[in-house]
Amino acid sequence: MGNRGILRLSPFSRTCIVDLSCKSEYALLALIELSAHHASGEPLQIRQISAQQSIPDRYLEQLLATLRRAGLVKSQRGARGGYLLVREPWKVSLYDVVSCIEGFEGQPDGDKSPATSEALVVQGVWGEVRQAAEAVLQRYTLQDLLDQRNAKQQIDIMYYI
Amino acid sequence: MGNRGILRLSPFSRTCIVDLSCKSEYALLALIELSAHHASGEPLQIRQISAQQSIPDRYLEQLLATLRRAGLVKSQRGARGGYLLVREPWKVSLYDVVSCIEGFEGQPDGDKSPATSEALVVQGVWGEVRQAAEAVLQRYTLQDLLDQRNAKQQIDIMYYI
DNA sequence: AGTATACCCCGGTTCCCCACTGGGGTTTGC
DNA sequence: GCAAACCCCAGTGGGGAACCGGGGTATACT
Repeated sequence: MGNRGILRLSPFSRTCIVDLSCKSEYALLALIELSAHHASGEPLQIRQISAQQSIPDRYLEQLLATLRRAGLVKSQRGARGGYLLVREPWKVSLYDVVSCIEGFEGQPDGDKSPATSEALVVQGVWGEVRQAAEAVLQRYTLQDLLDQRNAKQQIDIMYYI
Repeated sequence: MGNRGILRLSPFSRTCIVDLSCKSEYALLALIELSAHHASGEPLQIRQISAQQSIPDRYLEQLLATLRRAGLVKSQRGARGGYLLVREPWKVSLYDVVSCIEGFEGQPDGDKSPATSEALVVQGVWGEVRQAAEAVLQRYTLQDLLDQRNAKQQIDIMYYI
């Protein structure tokens, strides 16, 4: 999350091994907002999301453009425009979102000298690490996050009473 | 892995979500070499490891210093010096190695404005992602990598015949 | 005692990418 | 015609990754 002389939103965003980038976090936050708004059928605007989630609006614009190009959201230009989810929240896995935002690196370089057998072993294990991480992301959808968000807010309301 | 106009050692080193950094890969490769050498009780030198695994020796020196300070390896200075594992290979998990190399980020910032409930939900899920990845790393030791390396070399020998 | 070896420490470089920010064009609704 | 709101492109500053270099110190050997 943002490290540039501003308060971090997440104390966990930079820990060992598996980092949650600002991009991914902002994208998930934005999509939770879009999920909450999905039933209304009305577009949600960048400035609404950025205000609600403390995300820089111009940066969010870039992230939403990426999501739009990947078909996860669609946009409505012009006055009263904004963004909407393309699919229902329960049909969008976190893996869909994060892999879209983080992107894929290029294919193996054909002219590369062969790796040592140790390097192949390390890569094999790292493949398992990646698969384990991706399995968790594939298990959850935006709906799950929305449900957890709603449950948490319910508890907050009860504590407030 | 090294990206600077040189051939990458690993085509998988920069894929989405869970990246294997050069640091971690080099450290694991070096420790596999130290594991293979462990039974001899003799130190292994930086230039031997760097030659075998195509790792820049000055960079490897830094990584080994980190490992030494963390107590995973010990060094012998002077002529015929080098590095040795402190513990047996089957007692060193990959998690030990990678968390040492990648390090921990600082503690939560006390004066941070509280995160939104959505942010807390996202962080919760990412915690599960991290735990899943770390569980895989905790499951394997250097001995496992060495065994896989040996098995692979055995197959390569058979194919060569 | 001298010398070579090999680790130890500190500092530096280059490049890339992250996390933004800005300007202006185009579409849409009123 | 105008304001709202998305669209596209470019740019910036800082930090860190992936290195490299110089010189000090401990150790083994002759």
